[in-house]
Amino acid sequence: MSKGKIQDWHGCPTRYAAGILADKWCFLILRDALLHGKRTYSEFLNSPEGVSTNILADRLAKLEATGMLDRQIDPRKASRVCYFPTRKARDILPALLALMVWSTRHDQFTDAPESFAQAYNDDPVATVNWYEKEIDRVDASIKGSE
Amino acid sequence: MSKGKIQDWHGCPTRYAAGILADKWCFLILRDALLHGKRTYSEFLNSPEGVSTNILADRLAKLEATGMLDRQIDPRKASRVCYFPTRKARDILPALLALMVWSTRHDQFTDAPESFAQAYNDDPVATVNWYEKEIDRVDASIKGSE
DNA sequence: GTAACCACTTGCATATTGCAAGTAAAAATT
DNA sequence: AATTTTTACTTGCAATATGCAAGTGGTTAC
Repeated sequence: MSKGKIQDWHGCPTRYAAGILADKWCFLILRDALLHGKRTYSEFLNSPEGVSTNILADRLAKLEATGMLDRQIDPRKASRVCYFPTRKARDILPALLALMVWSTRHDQFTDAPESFAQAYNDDPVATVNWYEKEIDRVDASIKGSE
Repeated sequence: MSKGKIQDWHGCPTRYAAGILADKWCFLILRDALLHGKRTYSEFLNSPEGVSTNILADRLAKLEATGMLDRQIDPRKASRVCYFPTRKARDILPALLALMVWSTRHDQFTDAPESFAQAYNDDPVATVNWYEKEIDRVDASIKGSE
């Protein structure tokens, strides 16, 4: 179980988003789940930012409690756990991609190619759909072999 | 001066955004500056979330250091300080509004009217421009009377 | 049957936060 | 001119959260 209380800031839309997303580790876990196809505890743990094990467990529990991740035993291997991004989590893709466009503009050392921002600005819906399909593919490849 | 180190996570665009935005108080200060026309220390302090004075001072310093806010003595009253949102801060408006749309969809107790999400989805550029003009008006009304 | 894998939990030192009180400069009031 | 008020902070300290290292308990591979 999670140590700290879950931020439950309803009402104001910015505050509600802040309650769920304005945490460094939650933010990066969602990046890994939505953009990099990560699903298991050890995949999240191996991200280059180096989260520690207790914090990762805490944040996964929080993201599950706020309805962003769906925790399930891996059907292929019962000692493994998968955290699938929910519809609610997928729905932040437009905002997440918009933030990434912002970063490519304002971080002079950004890794993102110029083409990324251009593609998103040209057709944001198509870009979101591309990521959604990637998520579908990853999830199907896990759940399919039930 | 700020106690903690400034997060300086360049490279990955999500991580860069997280380094600046993934903090509850920074997030809410930017909301107040970009959406509610707040500029002074005491205006930010009086937000309903109730930030404490030392944290507010720390976050204002961080947002200044990361180029999000421009600290200036109020030309109308030298005992007062104004924090103006920079171009870099204004540029997160599309992402911020997209997050708010997400909140109106997923927070069942949201304060935002249905029309907000609809207006943003119909014409995001026009919505961003509307907020930009509001910011211009506030800043001009302070700087104009120099 | 044993070793390795995987998802955590626990204990403890350190860092951050929140609260209350205090300070210092400028502005308004008397 | 002296005093009070406004404004933007700073300081000290208790409570909370984080980060690290080590440990635990099922599952799976060999």
